[in-house]
Amino acid sequence: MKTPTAPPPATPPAERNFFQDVHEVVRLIPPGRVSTYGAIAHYLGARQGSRAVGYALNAANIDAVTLRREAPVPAHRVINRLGQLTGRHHFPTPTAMQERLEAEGVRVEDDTVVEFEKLFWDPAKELE
DNA sequence: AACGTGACCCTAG
DNA sequence: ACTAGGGCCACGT
Repeated sequence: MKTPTAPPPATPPAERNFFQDVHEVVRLIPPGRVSTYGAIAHYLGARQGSRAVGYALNAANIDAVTLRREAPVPAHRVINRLGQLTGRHHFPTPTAMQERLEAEGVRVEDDTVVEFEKLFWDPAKELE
């Protein structure tokens, strides 16, 4: 008995797919509203995982294009906490994000959502 | 397997 | 008030 016992609790407590969960929440964002990476991350229980949210959205966009999913993720409604369209460069065209937002009635000036705080859609408060 | 990168956010000095 | 640094999550090489 060299090793008396070594039961490694190799059991991931929560194996929920993070980026898929992100897609779910982002899809719930109604048109004309915007949310933030931090809010979504916080709602998912990982307020420090904001970066992963952006990564998930990037994957979502690629998925939507590659797999042509029926329910594409409206990534254009997700911005940073400052209301800036930080991810505009990752869209097909640099202005696609702004165009889509304006098409929904969201005014964008200088790559920043106007009255972003009023249009802010917090899943933790809307969905609760 | 380890390092580095990225559509971020928060805390400290 | 501003600047600097660290931290967490996931993925690619």
